[in-house]
Amino acid sequence: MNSIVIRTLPDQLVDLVRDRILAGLVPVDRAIRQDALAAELGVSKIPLREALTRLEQEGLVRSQANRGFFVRPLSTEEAEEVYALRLKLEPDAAALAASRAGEEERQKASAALDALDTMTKHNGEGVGAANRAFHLALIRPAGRSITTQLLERLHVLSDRYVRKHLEPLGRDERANEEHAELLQRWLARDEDGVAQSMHAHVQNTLEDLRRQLGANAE
Amino acid sequence: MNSIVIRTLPDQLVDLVRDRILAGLVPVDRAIRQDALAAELGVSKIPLREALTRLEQEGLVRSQANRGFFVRPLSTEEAEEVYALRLKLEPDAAALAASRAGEEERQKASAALDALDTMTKHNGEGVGAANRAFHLALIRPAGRSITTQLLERLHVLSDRYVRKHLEPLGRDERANEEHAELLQRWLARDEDGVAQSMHAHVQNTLEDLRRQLGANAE
DNA sequence: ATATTGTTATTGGTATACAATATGCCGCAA
DNA sequence: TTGCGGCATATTGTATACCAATAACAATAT
Repeated sequence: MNSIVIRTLPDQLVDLVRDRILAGLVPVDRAIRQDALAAELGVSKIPLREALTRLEQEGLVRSQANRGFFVRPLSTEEAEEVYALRLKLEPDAAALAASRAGEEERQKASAALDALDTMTKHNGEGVGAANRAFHLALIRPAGRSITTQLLERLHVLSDRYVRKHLEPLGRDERANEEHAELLQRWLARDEDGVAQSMHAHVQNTLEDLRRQLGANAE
Repeated sequence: MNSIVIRTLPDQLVDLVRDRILAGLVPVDRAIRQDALAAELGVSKIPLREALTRLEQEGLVRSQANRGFFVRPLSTEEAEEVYALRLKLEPDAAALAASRAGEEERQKASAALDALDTMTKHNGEGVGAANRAFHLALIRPAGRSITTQLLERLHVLSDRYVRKHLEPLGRDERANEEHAELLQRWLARDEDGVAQSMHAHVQNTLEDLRRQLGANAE
């Protein structure tokens, strides 16, 4: 039903450039060369600038006047803040969504976990995106647009840390189990259980991350 | 120290257009005419579109492909969501900021309340902005940039509801007292007290709002 | 009255140009 | 050699002109 969405050029560019940044393909210390990137992508620099502006709002890049857009560096403080916010918001949002989800949304959530599982098995490129899609499918049915948009951004920011520090370690069996339990309780509309599982899941990921950040520290 | 900030054109336009929207000067059902507004403000439409894109991220306008940018309508659901998010985030953020604030930041917070008080007495145009500035002064010293940015947006959204439904009622003595108590505890670095006062303050405002929304309802 | 067609207005996007600023290089002096 | 000032260049930010696609609207026909 939502298949006839009109995607404007900046819309597509946001996704494209975001993926590149998340994949670590854009150097962090150098400014993004607008003309060059626009030419490479076959667009002019105006829609590209619009896309970069949106990515700035998402917290992935930072603009300095007359110097351009820079990919924001990763930092332990940012990681801590992102996860602190998720811990505060995501459990309740998912619990509310569980109680409100309609049949179609429940099927979408199940499908999202399936997609994530196969992605994980084949260890493809889109694990991060699939993970985000799964989490969002658990949140969106709450019908809280601001909260959903915010958590979407927080997941994008989280993704960078997970990819950099956790994914290289290989398949994470515990996360899979947590996802399965999460979905099961969500489908059972067990609100307290969902909130609890979600909190534990985010907390566990954060602790994994802390271990790696600690290990990789100077 | 931060006096040499370069404000690019979109930066200024964001503030300008935001103020107009908050003041209710932009009709909600009609698309914002870009060429006309750009001409009126003496700029071209490129920086204006960039500003509108940012306001879309702030949740003040919504863009529909090929139709343009529309001011988002107010709704009780949005108001409830905004205040629910503030209740979850603002008390802890302010408490943390109270413990971390340096001398300069403490003076800024006091000055912000003074400014708000005189604004309120003279019933000028900038009460909303002063109120936002005061709240932000209590939050920013926490040093959590994402949280700060988020609460900044939530305050902008809150402002529309307060202006529309609460300010017309005249001076709000209770809010003044709450602000004073809030600052006093904040300066005393009484973290629990700050969190408590902030929660009560936001909750009270929400309840005032609910009463008005209920009264104004169909 | 409703549907259809044609006209107009507006947006989304491109190309191009230009001023302001930043960057990097070169030569010069200590 | 090292550090500094100044010039040349590159890049961003913005304006202008223009075009295609779409939406809104008016006029017409059924």
